[in-house]
Amino acid sequence: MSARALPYRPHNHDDCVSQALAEARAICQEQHARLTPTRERVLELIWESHKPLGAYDVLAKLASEGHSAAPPTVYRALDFLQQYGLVHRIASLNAFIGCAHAGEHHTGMFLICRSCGNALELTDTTVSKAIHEAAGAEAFVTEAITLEIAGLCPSCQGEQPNG
Amino acid sequence: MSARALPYRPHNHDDCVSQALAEARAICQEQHARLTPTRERVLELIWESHKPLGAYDVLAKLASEGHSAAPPTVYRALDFLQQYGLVHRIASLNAFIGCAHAGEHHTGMFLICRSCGNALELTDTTVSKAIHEAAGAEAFVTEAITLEIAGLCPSCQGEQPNG
DNA sequence: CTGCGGATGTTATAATGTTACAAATTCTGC
DNA sequence: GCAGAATTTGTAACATTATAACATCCGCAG
Repeated sequence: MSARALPYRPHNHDDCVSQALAEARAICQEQHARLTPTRERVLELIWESHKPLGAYDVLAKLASEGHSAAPPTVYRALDFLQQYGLVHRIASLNAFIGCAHAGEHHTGMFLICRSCGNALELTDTTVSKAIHEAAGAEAFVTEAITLEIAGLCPSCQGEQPNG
Repeated sequence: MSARALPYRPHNHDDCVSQALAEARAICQEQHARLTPTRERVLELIWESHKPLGAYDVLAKLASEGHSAAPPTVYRALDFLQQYGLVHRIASLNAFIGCAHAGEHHTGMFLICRSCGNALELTDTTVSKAIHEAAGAEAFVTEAITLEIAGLCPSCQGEQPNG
């Protein structure tokens, strides 16, 4: 890999957002799921950056734009978006991030920079195959994989190696 | 693998506990860390089974045996135990489990049964190597890996495949 | 004995997530 | 279009998980 992945370099992030929204609309239409205004707005807020966003951060943003919302509003929207593979929950951060591979059947693997907070979603068949095999060797039936790597992204290395 | 792993079959669990405690004492002595009565008791409670235990479950058990404890007591003990590699936190469950490979430098990979709740800790070099390589390909410096597999353990397959 | 540092106790509070039920909206069959 | 069903949203209260801040205790070196 010669160029750094998107989150780690300057880019026109509006393109990320509009593409994600377009895909979301297509997926929901195809699946006969209703991407209501609230759900779409939550997805858009999640996509505001490549940093995972907490549910209460989403809530605050909604509130700040006049949308009288309570926690269930946000959690319901997030549940919906997760169900259709449009966002992922990052368990180690209690936060949510837009899915970079919506529609594709995949196992997300996240590289999360502890310095800048950006997260990159990868799909790596070698990794997922190794995981399935290790689980299979114990006769374990895999249903869901949580794989989150914390560390330093290329942009943050050498800057503040600690804290 | 012909025999099922320990958590998935009947065994004398007292042996698990006493071995874990013995290892903990050895590790703490070697590292000049103080395995105080509270810390040791928390470790013992965590090891009461192979199911991850919530901090407030530990708290309740402590309280039920007369130990007047508040959340910080438990969280401090858990922080200590994590620091010395004696317990792991399962992010996807907000719970803690005794480390099956204390002392060894390792990356925990957990097979968590959604039916019986038991968790098996594995170390698999193929998996961890694949993960490090995938992260390295993005020039990402790996510091910590969260890898938690949810599914059905051998004992629970065929019994209640759903819910 | 005295002071220092780690460990613990205690109270309060923050952050995250859920339950339960009412109201509004959208869909469906007619 | 309309009645009824189903889905979505609003709202209030609450449950769970985790931390902050500060006082106290305890073991030990000097």
